[in-house]
Amino acid sequence: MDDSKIRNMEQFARVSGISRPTVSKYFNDPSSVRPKTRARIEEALEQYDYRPNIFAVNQNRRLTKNIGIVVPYLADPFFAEIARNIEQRCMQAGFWPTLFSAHGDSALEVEILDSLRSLKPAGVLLAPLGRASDRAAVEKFCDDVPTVLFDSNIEGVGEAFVGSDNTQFVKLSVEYLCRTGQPPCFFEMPPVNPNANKRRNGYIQAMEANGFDPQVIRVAGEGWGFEEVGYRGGLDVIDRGLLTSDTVLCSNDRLAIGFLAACYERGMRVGRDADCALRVAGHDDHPFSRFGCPPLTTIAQDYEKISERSVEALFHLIEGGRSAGPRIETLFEGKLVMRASA
Amino acid sequence: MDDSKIRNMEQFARVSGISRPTVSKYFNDPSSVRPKTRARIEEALEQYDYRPNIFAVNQNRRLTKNIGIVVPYLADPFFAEIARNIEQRCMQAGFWPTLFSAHGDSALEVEILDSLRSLKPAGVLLAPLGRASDRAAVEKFCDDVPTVLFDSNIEGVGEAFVGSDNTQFVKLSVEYLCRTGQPPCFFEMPPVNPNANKRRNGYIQAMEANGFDPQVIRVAGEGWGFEEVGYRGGLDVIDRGLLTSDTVLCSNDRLAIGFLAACYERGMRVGRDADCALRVAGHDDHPFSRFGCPPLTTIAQDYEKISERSVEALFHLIEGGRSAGPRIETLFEGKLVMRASA
DNA sequence: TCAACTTATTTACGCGCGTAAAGTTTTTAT
DNA sequence: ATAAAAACTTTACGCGCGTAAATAAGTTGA
Repeated sequence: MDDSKIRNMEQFARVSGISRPTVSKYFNDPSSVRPKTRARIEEALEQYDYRPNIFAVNQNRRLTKNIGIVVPYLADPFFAEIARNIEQRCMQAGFWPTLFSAHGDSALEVEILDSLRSLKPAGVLLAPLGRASDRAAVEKFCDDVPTVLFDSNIEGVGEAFVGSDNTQFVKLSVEYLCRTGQPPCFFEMPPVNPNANKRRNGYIQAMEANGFDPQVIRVAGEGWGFEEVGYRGGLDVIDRGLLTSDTVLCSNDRLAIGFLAACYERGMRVGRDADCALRVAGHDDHPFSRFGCPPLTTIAQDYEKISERSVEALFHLIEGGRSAGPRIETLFEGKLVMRASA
Repeated sequence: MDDSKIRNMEQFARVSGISRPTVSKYFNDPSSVRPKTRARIEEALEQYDYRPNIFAVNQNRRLTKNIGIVVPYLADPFFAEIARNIEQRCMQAGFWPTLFSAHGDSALEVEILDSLRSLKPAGVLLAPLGRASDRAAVEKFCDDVPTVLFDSNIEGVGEAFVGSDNTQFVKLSVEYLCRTGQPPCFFEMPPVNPNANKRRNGYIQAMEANGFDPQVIRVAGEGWGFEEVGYRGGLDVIDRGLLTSDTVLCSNDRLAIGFLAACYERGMRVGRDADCALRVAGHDDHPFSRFGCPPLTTIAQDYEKISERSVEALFHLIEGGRSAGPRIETLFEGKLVMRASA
């Protein structure tokens, strides 16, 4: 290992006995050089462990190998998980993913998109804040940079969207709950994104389709501290006797976890058993839902498929040079996960 | 806004009426040019909105303005929160933070450090995996790049360490629990890092100091799915009657949340009330601990101070050119957060 | 074996900016 | 007002690599 001497591609080309342009070609695509040549380079690579200067590379390429991943709120393990998944897929494909979180702040989201621009990314995977997003800014960004939206849709923005079929989610949960007990009321907060709206509307549809009267309970609350909102709102509706059913379907699991905490505090036992006062269900199959008290019945998002499809869509976009035709929306169905809470 | 014309600093310098070297100087430090000059540049900046090419800048600077932030497991909201905190402080100071997660995998941790090296970062804030970390690799990295360790210490590695005084944490919790009921047994899993060891040892010390017999219950389990370990281990120790006290002090909150789920499943009511079978407490004041059933009594880490001090230490290191003297370890004390669980 | 390809080499330029040196202008201090 | 100091301009080079064009060498197939 005579390393620490090689300072640039010039020197590395010399010690490997190959010309610099060919070495450069190799690093852009190892399979683009003759096997014999490739072997010589890789041999030298083991001896000297040289790596091209990433800044020089990125400066000269018209398109970098960077991929931006933007999520609205990283302290939500759902996004952490899906980001991890996406990250790994990008790395495997030889890209350089960089993760950003808007931390629930739309100004920061815009800032991130601005920074991202100067990274000249080959593409971006963006889960927008949703309602709070600066639509114009996001739209303009998507015009400049190949972008796939995921999780939360913005109509017409980005080259593709990958997410869940929220209407189906709620249909599934409503039907299950109606089949097994009292028809549920729907517990929500002011919607942060279109998903929340689709869930509420889906609830209303599904209830009517089953011949029941929909009951939407909206509690006050802002931001991304959903558990807190669910907890406070839960206490409030319980204390004021606002629950119109003994079955509560929450818009999402985080809200449900907060609601469960409220139930616990008020001594209302939750579950399917005879001695239980309430049934509670949510949507998403959040990483922590399994450890709720009781474990939360929910509709599971397909993390794997969403991340897989998002990355696929982006790669397709990158290769296809953007002319990949019309905007495609891919929605995955959820699966019922029956646990003790409902 | 005649933007979209300016393609480099040369052109921007021309339209602003200032020479390029001076403009360059401005971007490196706006206060390094005469106020009048600065005003002219900033005036042009508003009209043309030009930004220096980040790759060209980083290529030519010996030290970039990049800062790497590495955490062991981003799906843990504790790390998500502290990363957010650190990120913002770095940005405010004009640096370019990039967040990485080892996702509990030591091979990935090493990979990250390797990638980080080629980013030529001005400094790195590293929360190591702990016991699983490749000590040699981390040590070598710290030799090359100014690094501040946080959360989990590796003796002698890095220029500084910032974390919590885990011994004090446990002393606090043990004393509280002893004062208010039965002395606790200690519920832990195989330690992933030195913090876990310090907590167990701290527990033993504190119990002995109070004249009680320490009882450590270690359950099997690996990886960073602590809730799962706590849940399974909890079921196991409950079913086998291994609990030596009606008060269970968990090594950390995530473990405790899993344990609470096990208690719930076994119908053991947790809390301080007369009808409760168990008291349970944890450490960290994890973001979700407030929403446990019951809400978890715990010792709160000082997120703010840890991130503040870590960043301070790193900046001091960056400015001081590394010769900042001996390795400093800063430990912050925790505060008792009394909730319903104990 | 020899032409027709394919792949590698040589040479050269450019990317956008940091930075040094020498000369010029402006500011500060006495 | 004047000398000294500070800030700016001009000129020029280098960073490490992508990439193009012309040329040379190697490979393939009939």
